[in-house]
Amino acid sequence: MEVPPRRPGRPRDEGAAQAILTATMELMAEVGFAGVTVDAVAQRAGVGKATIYRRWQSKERLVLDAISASTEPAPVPDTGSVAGDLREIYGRMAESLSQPESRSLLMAMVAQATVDDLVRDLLAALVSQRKEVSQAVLRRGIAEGALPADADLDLLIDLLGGAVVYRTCIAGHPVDPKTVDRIVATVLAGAAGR
Amino acid sequence: MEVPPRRPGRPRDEGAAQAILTATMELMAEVGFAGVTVDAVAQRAGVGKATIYRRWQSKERLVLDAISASTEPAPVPDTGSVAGDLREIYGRMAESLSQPESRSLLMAMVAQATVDDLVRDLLAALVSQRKEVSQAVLRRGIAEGALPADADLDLLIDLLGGAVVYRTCIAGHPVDPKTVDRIVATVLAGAAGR
Amino acid sequence: MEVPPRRPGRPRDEGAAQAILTATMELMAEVGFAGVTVDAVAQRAGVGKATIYRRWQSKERLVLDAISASTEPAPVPDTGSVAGDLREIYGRMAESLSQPESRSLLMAMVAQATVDDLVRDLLAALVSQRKEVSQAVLRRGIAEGALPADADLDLLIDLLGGAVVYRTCIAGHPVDPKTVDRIVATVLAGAAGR
Amino acid sequence: MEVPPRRPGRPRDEGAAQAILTATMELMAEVGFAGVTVDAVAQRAGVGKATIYRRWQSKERLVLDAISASTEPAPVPDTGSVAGDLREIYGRMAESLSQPESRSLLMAMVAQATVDDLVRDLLAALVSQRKEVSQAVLRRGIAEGALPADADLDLLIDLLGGAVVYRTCIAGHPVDPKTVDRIVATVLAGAAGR
DNA sequence: TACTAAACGAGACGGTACGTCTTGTCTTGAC
DNA sequence: GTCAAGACAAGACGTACCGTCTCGTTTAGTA
Repeated sequence: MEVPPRRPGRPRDEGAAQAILTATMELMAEVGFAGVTVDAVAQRAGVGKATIYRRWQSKERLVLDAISASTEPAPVPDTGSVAGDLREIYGRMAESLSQPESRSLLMAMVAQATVDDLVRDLLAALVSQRKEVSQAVLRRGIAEGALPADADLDLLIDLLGGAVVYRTCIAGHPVDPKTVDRIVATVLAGAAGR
Repeated sequence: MEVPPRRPGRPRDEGAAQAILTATMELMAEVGFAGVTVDAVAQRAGVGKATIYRRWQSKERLVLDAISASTEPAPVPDTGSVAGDLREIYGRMAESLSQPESRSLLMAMVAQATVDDLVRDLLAALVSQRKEVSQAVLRRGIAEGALPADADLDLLIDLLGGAVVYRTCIAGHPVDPKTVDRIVATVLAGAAGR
Repeated sequence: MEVPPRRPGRPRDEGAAQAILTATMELMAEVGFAGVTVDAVAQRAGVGKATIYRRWQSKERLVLDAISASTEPAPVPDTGSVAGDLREIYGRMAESLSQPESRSLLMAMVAQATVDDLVRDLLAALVSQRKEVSQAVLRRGIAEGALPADADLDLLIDLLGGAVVYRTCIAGHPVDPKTVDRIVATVLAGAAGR
Repeated sequence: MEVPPRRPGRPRDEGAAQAILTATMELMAEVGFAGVTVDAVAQRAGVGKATIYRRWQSKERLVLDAISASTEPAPVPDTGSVAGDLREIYGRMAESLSQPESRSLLMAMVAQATVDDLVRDLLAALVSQRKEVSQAVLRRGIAEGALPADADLDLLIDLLGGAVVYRTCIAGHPVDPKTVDRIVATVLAGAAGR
């Protein structure tokens, strides 16, 4: 029998939280990650600063929360083949990272994750969704005989995601569909051939 | 006939530049990337702020310069086999990224690179050194017949580096020598099998 | 046929009003006039802020009300002589103002009175009590022939009260009984000799 | 040989201090004592907030300093008689206190003086100027035989100043020249008659 | 030996954002 | 309709940092 933990006093306005997150994302798009200001967020959301700080410890937390709140989960693909499904998943990932804003957001989060454990958890949660989808696809591949039964799924996923991230964000080259093809093909070959 | 571009006036104190870079790296280790303050750097280096800004346009540039100045080039390995050489290169990389500070630095640079082109160039330069070494190793592998002649070396390098970075920084798992083994083996198998 | 003006709803808790006034005076003594906070008063009185604002328009009004509520009227002296009675009245006044808190309160009220007419009225009410007592004493002096019939009583009272206030609060010197003596003697001489 | 204790670093801009004080007084006149804002002062003075806080500990100190800086010393009167001189001095004082702003300022200072010793000192300094002038006048009166040699000058001054302050600020009545006449006459009579 | 020009340590400057605090109002469910 | 609790909009507070600017001093090369 779940007891609703009703606290006394006026309850927090959920609309305010939503307005704050929306205003944050808008500002992020307009002036960039570093240009976001708590005062500006408050003004645009029509909210006092205290209302923001009552919910988030700092500007960073707010921004990160806004990001995760505005990230919708990726769909599970079904193209009929393991390679096709993976191309779908990581092609979408590459496309997303081709936008400077998405790239900037991901990288800022990764940077902050090295310092802030909560950010790390948030990042892990964001990533794990893709991971699970990929795992499902790869397991299907094992079931279909396209991959050996003892394939190290986590390793394959890190190779796929890593190649896209590394090429896009660190090497600084775009990842077009053709490149995704080659990445997927090479990784699947590596999984099979070992 | 090289004309020494000797300007009039007191020459810049090279010791100051060194002290500034050292102080910057020390502070970076102590308080992290975002916690570094120009005033603190100046004080620790026993230097006026103007002396810093005379040499670097901004705090970011200073920090990046300090990083690149304190990064020594990796040696070219020669273990007798392609797999062994790659294990050497990327084992070293994994080891470096296992330290939170190195991880934090790399990620902060990547984050900034999405905004600042010069940072992107610096990052590319830091990365390209490992890339060249890896290319040399892989070409040797082609020559020895361990790899097909038409192997896409850049792709293989992105797979190797990406797997290490992704697992360490994004997935948040450590990469031990055994994992490096598996990464290298899978990538080489993928290169051979396609 | 008195109709009891019983309003609907829960009646106001008179204990709350008293608790608020008490808490206000306590805080005033602890952190001074400017340091008093509505939230602190509410917390100490165990009362919601709305309960305060339902009774007083603003923090200032509350504080002033608390002051006037805690000020008991001075007794009318009767020592047998005009000078003795005046020494009694203004000796008491000097004693009160020798306490920093009383001084602070009076001065804060005076300062606020220049801005807020209601404060001015309250202050006037507080002062007028002493004024009336003094007038009675001085009139008795006229009746006894100790003072000329055309003495300007208001002027004499302002001289007496002013000397005490000025010396205590502005000049910053204490006013001991001996000084009160001299003040009273000089003013009475002035009244007689003119 | 006085050695100027020149500190290293850029010296403080005296013009800035002056601009800050001027802006403070202007704002005080426009929006009143409580309405003065540090940001507004900074903006009007064309100055950063840090420049203000480098010189004054708090808003209160700034305001008080601005007041004392904008208070010019009163001239020494010479009308030929003690009574005339005193009428001059305290008529001027009454005139000043007839302005609500001056009254408010003085009272605010007095209120703060009960808490802050530095304000007390400042207030004492402001008051002592008039005191010295009054003393000179009264001593001249003794020399001329208009006052007894053993007159308590400090007491007389407190009576004079006190009457003006009390009537103006506490009783809340204006003090016109005629009233000043009566105050002076009564005090002088008191001094003579005792 | 002077003079000139630039770099130096120190620190003040204008500006801007931060996170905290307070005020007076509003909104819950309980009484 | 009041109560305690506490969220709300507004906005001032005092701090921190950035990148620039002045000081008076120091260090070189030039006259």
